[in-house]
Amino acid sequence: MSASNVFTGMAHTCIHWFRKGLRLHDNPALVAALRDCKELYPVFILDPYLYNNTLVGINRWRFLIGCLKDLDCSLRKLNSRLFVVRGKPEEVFPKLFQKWKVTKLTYEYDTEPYSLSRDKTVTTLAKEHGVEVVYKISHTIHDMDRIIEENNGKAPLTYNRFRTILKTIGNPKKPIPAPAIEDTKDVKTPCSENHDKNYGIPTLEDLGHDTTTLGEEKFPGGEQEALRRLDENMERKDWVCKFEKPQTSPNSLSPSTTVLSPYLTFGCLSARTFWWRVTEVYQGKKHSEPPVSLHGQLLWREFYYAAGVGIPNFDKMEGNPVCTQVDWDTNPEYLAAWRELISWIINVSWVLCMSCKARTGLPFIDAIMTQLRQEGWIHHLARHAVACFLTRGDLWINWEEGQKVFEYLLLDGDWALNAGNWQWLSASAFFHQYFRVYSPVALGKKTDKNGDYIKKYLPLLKKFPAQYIYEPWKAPRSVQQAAGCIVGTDYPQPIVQHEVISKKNIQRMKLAYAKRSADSAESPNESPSKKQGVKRKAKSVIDMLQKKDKK
DNA sequence: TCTGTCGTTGACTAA
DNA sequence: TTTAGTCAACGACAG
Repeated sequence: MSASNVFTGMAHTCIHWFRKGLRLHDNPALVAALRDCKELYPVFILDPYLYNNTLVGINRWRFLIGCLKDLDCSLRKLNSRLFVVRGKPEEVFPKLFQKWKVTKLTYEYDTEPYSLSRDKTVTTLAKEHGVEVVYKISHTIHDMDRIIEENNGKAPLTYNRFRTILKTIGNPKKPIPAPAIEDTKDVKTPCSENHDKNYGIPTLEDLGHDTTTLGEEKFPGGEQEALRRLDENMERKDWVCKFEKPQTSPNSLSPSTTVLSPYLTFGCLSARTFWWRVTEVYQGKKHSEPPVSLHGQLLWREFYYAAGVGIPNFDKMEGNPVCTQVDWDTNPEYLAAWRELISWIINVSWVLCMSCKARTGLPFIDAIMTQLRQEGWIHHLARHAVACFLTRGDLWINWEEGQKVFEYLLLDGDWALNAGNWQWLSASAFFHQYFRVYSPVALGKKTDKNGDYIKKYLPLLKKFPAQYIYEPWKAPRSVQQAAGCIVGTDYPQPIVQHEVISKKNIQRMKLAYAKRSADSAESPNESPSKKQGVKRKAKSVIDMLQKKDKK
């Protein structure tokens, strides 16, 4: 290791590879990079596998660019710069290793399947080039591999089980401070005059985006903004102590939660820093507890990360052992209506279409999808509403389709959380009470009787009286005329009758579950302890249903 | 092996 | 306005 360098007076030429973890605070891999370092190259790679216009929507691009600009700004204060490189990491690194005579590579550990295989390839390449590799865990609060090990090699499938495992692991580590200028006084970052041309941060236009229709930037990316938002939220001590997620509103006009999630996703904010700041606020005070508290929210993130590590094909239905196999419909029209609504363009003027793209004919759902598209963030319960609606509740479309849309549009689109929550909401895994269905009408009314949220995001409905705002098709013709919006012409009829279709879908879920039990009886669990014992006659689906009916 | 309890956030109705 | 019961009945976990 670096011992030889110490004795010979040699110091490292090091690349710190930023991927997530776009911050200086609580960044142990960056600190490791600065140890025995004479030259530091902070690098971000625009990997086309992760960052392309099919996967990443314009708002998420804008957020990323904000993060990179902020990072470059912070690095300048340490007399360094960020190097943005385009290309596949396995092609980029060998060139950089040679060009800069690199001896050490540091990065933050990333547990996503693509990241693991990418990092394995890059590590092999590094070794071939005589480059030492150092990585540190700091994207999650805990070590996911350790959690799975403590749970006998499997991901915990319930939150309680997950918390039990955490008790054996103990408190999270304390975050470490950002490197200061003293830490980099012997470190140089060689920059040419052409730095911005060769390694600059791209603009949205560079990436081929039309920015003329871009909305206000409500949540600018970057570590400084993340820390500012954290401070701002932690100042509300009473609110922090009383925070209970289910009590927050999905349809308030300004967010009822912290909106720190995008900053956690990109690693502008360290989850450990967040955790310990909340702990400080709790000190000596009565406070809410997981799963509903702010700590609880951070633990949900860890829960899904562990699931993403321990469960194969976690982002798919097929080949995913915890996911109930459901005979979802293929219905491009329904999907388009939920997502953005191509089929309604014919009937509606372009101006109206531009201002309100989603068109299921259910204002609460359409308003949420409009907010998602415009702002890149929606409240967790709003996600529940539209996710349940797309899948088991109403449209009976595979959750993987929703997963793709969320990944594209959400600033906090996070692989493990996205996959896990879609399975939860579709009652495919983790949550199994499929007969509990959200009403696209009733849910929103609980916290917004007047429908102000709907009026904000679907202005063409703004003149409807509160009585009909959630169900405009029920309004008498005269009311529709007075509101200047005729249902079926200006705004669509609901694409489904929720009361009818949701009951039908519950029965379809019941069948999927029965088939699941029958299948697991046919091919019992893989675990050796369960393989032993008397073989039982496999039950058919029909047997299962008959048994259930008799009850 | 079986059984009881529990599960971040349902909707609806009646009191 | 808030709370409890009903609807129908799931899987994971712990004992």
